[in-house]
Amino acid sequence: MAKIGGMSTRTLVAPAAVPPAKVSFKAQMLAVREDAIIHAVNRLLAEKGFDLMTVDQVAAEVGIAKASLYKHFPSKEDLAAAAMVRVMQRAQAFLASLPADGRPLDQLKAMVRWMLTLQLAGEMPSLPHHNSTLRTALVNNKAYLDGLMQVSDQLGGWIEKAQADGSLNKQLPPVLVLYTLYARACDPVLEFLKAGGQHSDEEVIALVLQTCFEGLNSR
Amino acid sequence: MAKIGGMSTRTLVAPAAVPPAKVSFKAQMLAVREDAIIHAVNRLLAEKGFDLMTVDQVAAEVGIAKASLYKHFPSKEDLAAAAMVRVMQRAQAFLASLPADGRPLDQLKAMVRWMLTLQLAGEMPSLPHHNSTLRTALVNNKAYLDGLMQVSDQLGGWIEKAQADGSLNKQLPPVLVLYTLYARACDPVLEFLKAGGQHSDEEVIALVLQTCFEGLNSR
DNA sequence: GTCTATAGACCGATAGAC
DNA sequence: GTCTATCGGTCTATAGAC
Repeated sequence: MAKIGGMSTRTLVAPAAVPPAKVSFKAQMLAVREDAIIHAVNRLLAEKGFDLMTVDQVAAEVGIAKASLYKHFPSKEDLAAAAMVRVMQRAQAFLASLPADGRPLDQLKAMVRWMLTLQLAGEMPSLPHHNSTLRTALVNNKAYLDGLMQVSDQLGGWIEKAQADGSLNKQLPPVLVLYTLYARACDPVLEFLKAGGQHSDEEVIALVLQTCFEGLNSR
Repeated sequence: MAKIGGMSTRTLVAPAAVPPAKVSFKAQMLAVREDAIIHAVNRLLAEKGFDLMTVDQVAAEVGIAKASLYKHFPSKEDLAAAAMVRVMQRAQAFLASLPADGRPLDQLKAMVRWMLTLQLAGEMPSLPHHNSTLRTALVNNKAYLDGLMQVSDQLGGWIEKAQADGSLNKQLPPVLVLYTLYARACDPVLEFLKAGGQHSDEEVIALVLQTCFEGLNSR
């Protein structure tokens, strides 16, 4: 929330004649550091998950003192929430970058491919679905919920269009399709397949994409 | 391994004329309590996962002192491992109960259905895939590995047969199919769909089974 | 000289172990 | 029922910018 305020201030000030150079410098320092913190949290969250990630590890990875972390974020939950918000922003940016005239099914596939790529890159935060404190923190985080909602609306629209044009199975409830796509973001198959060492990242993604949309049966 | 020995012993003794009553009684007491412990661990593991499950909760659920737990299992990891071994035994028992003359694809579907049912019943232990201590405990547990291996062999055989008879996509690496089936055991789609309250358990299972084998695309 | 941010010690609670 | 380790969170003394 403070982040959003700071960003919009800088955005508004930038095009002007740069009168208050001093305040902007300090703010930039803070923003850069917050960026580094969120990046570290994102990575650790993807590597070890929320429970096994310690605040000390975050501080060590960023290279700052733990107390300095608490100048930016009031709790471990807020750290994780900030990382989730960042991921949502990246997702929204990716969706916005897709050609608007693409076939709905292709848009959905592109989104799943993006999630799989993120996961293989070790940048998909894994939220152990059992954690009350983190869950409540996320539920109370407007920025996260708004992002999730917007992404879901976008995907939901494509799902309905794809069912209408006959490329997606009309029998399936749209919400089932949505959940099934989201589930690819934490699909353990990726990790297993990668550990096997028999396939390149690109092959792994192609295989999982295929099983997701085509299923296991032969056609 | 000790557990398997114990079970087979009891199984063998039961139909006989019960000659050694005394030693069997004490052993039965221990076995019954161990059974209750494993059942509680299994349930808690499914409900909260390994990290959020505390040994005190296990003791409370069983209704015994925490110290008594450590008479049976040397550590929290061993508790979880015992529960996993039990699940593998149940899986093996289920596989053995399937008609031997079924179509390979039907056998695979039956197994997935069993895993989905177990998960919906809150009896599928969820192993947060990020946990080194639990991972090493399982890797070093022969009973677990043996069970996992035997189940995988069984499923692997059916996969190859199903690909040979044309019911499963021949293009997919068998190991991808195996992992994809295993992944249904911890599929978050089940939980989401159930939380939506729009579908009965049986419908949820049918839907997930369909997306797994038929995919999302229309045919 | 003042003021902020940092580093690192420190505290309290929790949970595993015995 | 006690002991100890770990971890989230806080406090204080210091260094450096202005």
